[in-house]
Amino acid sequence: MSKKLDKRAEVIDLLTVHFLDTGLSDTGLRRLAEVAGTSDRMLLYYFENKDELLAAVLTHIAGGLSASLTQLFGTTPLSPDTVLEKLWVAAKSDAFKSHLRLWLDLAAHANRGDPLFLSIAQQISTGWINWMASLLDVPEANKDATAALILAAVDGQLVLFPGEIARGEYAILQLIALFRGQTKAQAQSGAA
Amino acid sequence: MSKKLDKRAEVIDLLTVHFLDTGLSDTGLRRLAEVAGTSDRMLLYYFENKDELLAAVLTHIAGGLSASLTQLFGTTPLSPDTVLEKLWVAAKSDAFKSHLRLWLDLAAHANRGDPLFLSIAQQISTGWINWMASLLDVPEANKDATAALILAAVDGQLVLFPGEIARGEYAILQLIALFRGQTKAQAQSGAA
DNA sequence: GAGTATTTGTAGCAGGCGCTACAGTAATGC
DNA sequence: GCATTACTGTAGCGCCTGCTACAAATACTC
Repeated sequence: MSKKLDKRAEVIDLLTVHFLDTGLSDTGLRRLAEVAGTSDRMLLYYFENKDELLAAVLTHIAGGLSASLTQLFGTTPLSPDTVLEKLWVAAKSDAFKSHLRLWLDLAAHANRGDPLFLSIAQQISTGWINWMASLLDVPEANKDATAALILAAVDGQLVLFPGEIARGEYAILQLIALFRGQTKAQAQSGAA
Repeated sequence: MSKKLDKRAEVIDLLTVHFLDTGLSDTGLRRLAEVAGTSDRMLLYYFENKDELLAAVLTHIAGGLSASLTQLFGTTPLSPDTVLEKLWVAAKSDAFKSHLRLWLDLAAHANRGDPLFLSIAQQISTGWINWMASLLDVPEANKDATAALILAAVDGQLVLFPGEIARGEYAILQLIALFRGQTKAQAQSGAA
């Protein structure tokens, strides 16, 4: 029984790489088996069916992502413009870009109604918003909204500039400027 | 020869509805034929192959969208907060939501590298940015960036809240507030 | 009305899909 | 050593995919 679970975990690791590389297309059982160095027959031995396999790999990826995000940003509160600036630098990196592309795939599937992907996508989204909200140094009432705005702005670039997210840079800079302008205005009204 | 073209146009119209309803899944030739009231054999008579069919329908949809956008917004320049407010109201409507969901589908396919969808998605994106940039009453240097920011913010809600875009409302309101704050600050510095 | 060009139906190919039945091997407990 | 359990290969099911060969029907030209 333990060999099965070990193999299962190993397969999940191997498929994690593959999913980040190629997204949610190219997920035929025979293809996944090839990538994982096994057979389709075995995949359906380790996992109950294809859906369970997908769910396992995707939640594993989500876990890894939130871990690396926490590592990257720490836990001390930051201003919105700083968070966005840092997030944008990350978003342009290859490792992160893979996650974003996969997330977009997921959102697209979820949006077309697939219940499996819907629940996973929602789970990841709320996790991400909560994480960012807790990181933001803004009034409690604005935390969720600011977090959602920052995340949406970055994700939106992916939709707007398929395959070359970096081209959305000017929009991100614009939002950073808006955040800074707001901070300044608040400081002035506070000083008055 | 003319009957063929007529039929082709009719098929495009029928499939437009279907694509807006169901996105880019459910696009098997036999299924599309059923929706269009014909046979798969005939679809491949009207269109060279499936790719050409998809391209034809998608560009037709894109054309219709930009027409209805122009109708909705007119051509007189508007401030960013007004544009975003109006766009958001539209985005929540059913008709528009269908377009957004389809666009998300398209972006996801494009992001995974499919050349067909990539070129169509890019074409639609730049068209949309250009249209909005020309509509914005902001300094020339900021037009594209502001347009991209507004569009990304709305699209981002679709990614962030799959299936229930309206839940991103607070983030949109936040951005509207930022735009208004900026306008006020500019007015003040202009008055000084 | 004969002859040509356009339009359509029938049937099927080669390949992929998720999944399973069955049989065999290998390891484990007693 | 024997029995039970865990593991894995082979083969194939039924269904779907985009697409095509072939032939029949229909429309159009002269």
